[in-house]
Amino acid sequence: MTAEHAAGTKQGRRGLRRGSLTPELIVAQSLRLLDEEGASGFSLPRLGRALGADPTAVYRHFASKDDLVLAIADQLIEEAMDGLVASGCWADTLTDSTRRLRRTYLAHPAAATLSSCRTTQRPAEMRTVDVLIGAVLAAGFTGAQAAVVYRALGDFALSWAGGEAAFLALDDQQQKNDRAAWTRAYLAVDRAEHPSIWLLRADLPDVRDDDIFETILSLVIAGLMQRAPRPCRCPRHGAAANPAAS
Amino acid sequence: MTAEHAAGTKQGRRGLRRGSLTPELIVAQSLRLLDEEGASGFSLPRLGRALGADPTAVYRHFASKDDLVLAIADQLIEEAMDGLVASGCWADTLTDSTRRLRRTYLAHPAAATLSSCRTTQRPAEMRTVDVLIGAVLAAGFTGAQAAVVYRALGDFALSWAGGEAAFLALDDQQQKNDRAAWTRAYLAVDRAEHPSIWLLRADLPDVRDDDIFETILSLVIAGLMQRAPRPCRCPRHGAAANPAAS
DNA sequence: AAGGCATTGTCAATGCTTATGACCAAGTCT
DNA sequence: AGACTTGGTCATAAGCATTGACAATGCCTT
Repeated sequence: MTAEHAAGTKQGRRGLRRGSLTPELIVAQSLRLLDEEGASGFSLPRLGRALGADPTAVYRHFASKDDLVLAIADQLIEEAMDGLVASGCWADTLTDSTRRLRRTYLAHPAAATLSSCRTTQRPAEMRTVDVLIGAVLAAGFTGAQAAVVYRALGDFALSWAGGEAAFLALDDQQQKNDRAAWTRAYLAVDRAEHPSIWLLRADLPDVRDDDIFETILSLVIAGLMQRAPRPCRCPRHGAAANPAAS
Repeated sequence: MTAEHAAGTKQGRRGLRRGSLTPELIVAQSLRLLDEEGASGFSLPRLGRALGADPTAVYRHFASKDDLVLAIADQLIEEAMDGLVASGCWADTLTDSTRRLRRTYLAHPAAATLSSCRTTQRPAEMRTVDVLIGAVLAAGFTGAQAAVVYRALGDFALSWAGGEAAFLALDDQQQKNDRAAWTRAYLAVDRAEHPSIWLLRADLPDVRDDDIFETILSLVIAGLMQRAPRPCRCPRHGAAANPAAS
């Protein structure tokens, strides 16, 4: 009834059975560990122990910690972009995929921080890239200009989501400190020295992360809409000039 | 310049003289170490040795490694925004400060990676925030909306520059791999499976980082210009509708 | 000028990390 | 059946962040 009977039958003498550990299991447990303990609690010994195995067991399946991180990165993209398809409106496609990436990254901040600047070059990533480029082409960009615009949009999504995730992956203490800055430090600012901050001192603490994201996203899409050779004609964007923020 | 002769004269017996280490010196040497060895080569023991001191000497001036990181972050902002003043055109002010931050972060990628998501709440940061908010107010935004727009622009600059820096801070090997993806993997893509990538396969490898940045920056500014209650009237932006890319 | 004392550099040690090589049991292939 | 491979464990190395004890140094008071 103790530890070993769960794994199997009699071989209680030494740890795990033979086929107990698989790459998929290890990646899944890594995500769980990262979500619960944060990046600082994610070490290979702890991961091994969390799997009920030896602290060094993971090295049998991944050559190094970095190797494991790449597998985790791929898993995140898979999770974010599962079922993504191009919409009829290219602006919706771009908006949707950016929101998807952000949602997944915010759900796994520590894991996202480890992987946001890595390129995995695996199926999930390729599929996403193809959809994004498709949207850029649908907007009427071509050739070298289309390539630059795609990179700009893709890197924007990655760096923004990565940045937000990096903040959420900080210690609770550091996070509290930083958030408090918007109230404590800026609220008490000197009017003569920082007049502009002073004007907004009451508004700054109430800004919500979701609103910040939707604002920058809409700015990017609006800029794109304006420069696109073939603007979107769908109901929502067709005539719209200025629905302002939110 | 490291060891004992710089410090002075005879006391060779035991390490350094009394006033040898100052926070400024330590931060400067940290930057040098980060630039030359990368983030993985930046440890407090190494830093102490690089200063010609005991591996634990730094703890006399900074409570923890995190404390030191915050000081480094502040130094970077200082360096980036030194001499920044609001221009007559708010769009120029926003463009200029974003470019400044990026330039400094790219010059110190490893240091930037450590500090891009931290808030230091120190003079240099406050001054920058005040200038940025000033530009947003000049654009005609007010109250809560101005606060959101400022946060969107500020976080955009930080996360973008941080993202580019994070990539440059990777091992040379990992960096080569990732860059090669744009040629090797995408050039050989299957036409039927990823038709959009296939169309741009020849253009993707030639995209330059500077162009990507200027593209996303101009998209953001263009979107802002369109939504701003008080668009910029300066010569460059006044009538301009669509100067296209670059 | 002599004494007190906080500062700051050094030393020794703890408990954590990534990672390697030796060992050994359990399946697998011939 | 016997040899080989695979995968889990053990022992161990080297490096890191951090702490506490110790000692020299230079300032500040008297």
